Formats: sequence, structure tokens, C-alpha cells
Amino acid sequence: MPAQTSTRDRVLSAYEELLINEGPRGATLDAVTALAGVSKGGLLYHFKNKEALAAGVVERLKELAAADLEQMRTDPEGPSRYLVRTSVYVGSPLDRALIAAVRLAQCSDPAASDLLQQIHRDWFDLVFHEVGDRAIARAIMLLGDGLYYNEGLPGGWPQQENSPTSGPVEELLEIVDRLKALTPAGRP
Amino acid sequence: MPAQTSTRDRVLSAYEELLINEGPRGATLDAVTALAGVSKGGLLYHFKNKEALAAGVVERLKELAAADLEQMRTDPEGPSRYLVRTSVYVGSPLDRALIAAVRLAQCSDPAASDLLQQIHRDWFDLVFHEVGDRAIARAIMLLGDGLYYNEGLPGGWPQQENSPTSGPVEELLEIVDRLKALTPAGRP
DNA sequence: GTCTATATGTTGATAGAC
DNA sequence: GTCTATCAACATATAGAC
Repeated sequence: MPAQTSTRDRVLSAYEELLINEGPRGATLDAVTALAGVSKGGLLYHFKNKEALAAGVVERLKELAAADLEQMRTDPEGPSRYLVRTSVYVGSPLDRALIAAVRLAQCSDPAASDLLQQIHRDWFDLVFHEVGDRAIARAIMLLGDGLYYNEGLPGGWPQQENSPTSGPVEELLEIVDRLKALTPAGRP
Repeated sequence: MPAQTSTRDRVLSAYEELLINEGPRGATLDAVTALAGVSKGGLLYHFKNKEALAAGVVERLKELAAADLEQMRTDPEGPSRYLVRTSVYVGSPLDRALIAAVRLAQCSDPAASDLLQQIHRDWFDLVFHEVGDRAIARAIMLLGDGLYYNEGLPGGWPQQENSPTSGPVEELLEIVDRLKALTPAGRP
């Protein structure tokens, strides 16, 4: 694993960046070549067409998500808190790959859609196993989803710095704890 | 207000439909003309360019959202329950206009972004006024956001019919009630 | 108000030199 | 492995007939 990123990796990251910031529309081959500092021929040597580029993003996400799932499974605070904690966009490689894949899925990329659905299901399984109640688990998932889309997707519900709906994660984690505590009393 | 939809309205609806189902990429003028059953010249008579088409979607959303906000303000169950209840995508004109605008915002349409942000802020203000606690209000908003994105955006976290994370709204509304009830005890 | 025809620019992809 | 042409396909937009 060289610290020196390969051209292939640079191209892939540039494509991710453009998917995130400009959307699928702006992520043209020309734009990718410009951002990656490579010619069109150079790009197409590594990825024979645009479809292969998208497949590269999906493959990268698959690996990052697998590692993250293991983190979530073994986190000392438990999967629910881990999920919400890590649902605020910080621009990590996983964050970027996830958002890029969401963009691809929005343009009807079946591989991206399938993987995102799988990831989402994996998360739910861990949360459900922890809290024991489907509705509560669902609510916690939605909290995370809302966070991801709100603060991760430029142009979702576009947020300004001090938007009333943004704020510290801690207050949300406290809500998560209360939701978890609600579970036993959940059946009247 | 004729029940017979004008060509202009048909064009606008076709553009919305394509934004939702095919994404901004697939919402080409040709596709719009095909779906609306009008020629390119006919379309461009009503909207002189693509930017005007997008502005038309934003304008339509503005009107629908204003009417919806009034509903939310006066709903007998209160704004929070109204928000979550109506955050499940049912394909209403408002739903469609909202998702279409989200797509536009994702492709860096400033007018769409601004309006979406304003709508989101209006919702939050009502919810916050009802529950009195910023963190709880934020959690309820995120619940709604997650719902919207999950079940409204094709390709978000793509859901199958009986996905573990989908389910009846009622159970979520119960969670909302419990969140609201949490408020007084919220300060330890 | 709606149509056809056409101009102009982009985009994805190929061929072949270095 | 990377580059420079170059092309066919498609997108937006205009002009003008009906």
C-alpha cells in the first residue's frame, strides 16, 4: 500500500469528488481528467468506459463499508450510537464513497443501488439486534439517514453554518439513549 | 382554474416526472417533449430555455409548499405529527415538486436550494414552537427527513416492498409522541 | 401555439503515436 | 501508461413556416 497514490486512485477520487460536488451531470470524463490531472486517453486506459468508473466507486465503497460494519459491530458504545455518531458527514473516505454511490443510484445505477440497500440492511440488523424493537430501531435508522442526507448531500436540504436544524451530535446521541431506554416500556 | 391541464402544465409535470424517475441527467428537453406530447418548438414557446423550466418547477413548489405550511400550522394533531405523517411519499403534487426540486438542488440550482432551505426552516419553526426543545425538534425533523429521502428518493437507500426499515407510519407517530412527552423531563 | 429544420456545443469513446 | 487527434451521438437553442 503505497502512500503515493496511483493514477488509478487519483482518477477514482476525482470522479467521487465530482459526483459529490457537481452531481452526476457535472461528473463528465473531461471534468474528471482535469481534476485528476490526466488526459482522456490516460483515464480510459485505467477505466475503459464510464460504466467501469462507476463500478470502481462501488467497489471501493464495498470495501470501506465492510470495514466500517466491523467497527460498528464492535464499538463499545453500541451500534446505535455508532450509527448516529458516524452519520454526520466529516468527509471520511467512507462518507465520500457513500455519497458518491447515492448519486450514482439516483441515476439508476443498479450496482450502486444494490450495494446501498445491502449496507443499509446490515446497519439495521445491528441496531435492531441491540434495541430489540423494530419501531425504535427504525426511528434510530431514520435519524441517521436524515443526518446523512441533510449534512452530507450538498443540495439536499441545503444547510447554512448555523442552521436551526444543525447542531451538536451529543444532543442527538442523548435522544438515541432515551429511545433505547423507551424500549422496555414500549408495550403498554 | 381549468380541470383541463394546459400544455404548459403538462410540460412542467413531465419535467418533474423525469427529474424524479430519471434524474437530472435523463430529464432532457427531448425526453420532456416526448412525455408531454409536444414538440421542441412547442415546449420552448412556454419555457424559453431549460433554466426557465427549472424555475417553473421551483415556482410550483413555492405555491404548494405555502399551502402545505398552512395545513401544518392548523392540523389538529399538531405540526410534529403532521410533518412525519406527510413525510411518507405518496406521490402528491407537493411530494413530486419537492423531490424534483431536490434533484435540481443536487445539480447546483441555487433557486431550488434556497427554496428547499426556506421550506425546511419553516417546518422546523412550527415543530420547535410545538415541542419547545431544540434537540427534540431536531430529532423529529430528522425522522421526517429520513423518511422523505428513504421512501421518496428512488435510489436513495433503495427500498424493497418489505424492507426491514420500512413499515407503518403509525409506529413512527407513536415514537413522535414519546419524543414530545420526553421534553419536560429533558433537563436532568 | 405548435410544428420542422437546422445551427452549435458537449460528451463518451476510438485510434494510433510516443 | 500516457498523450493527441478525431468521430459519432446527443443536447440545447434558434429561425421561421403553418
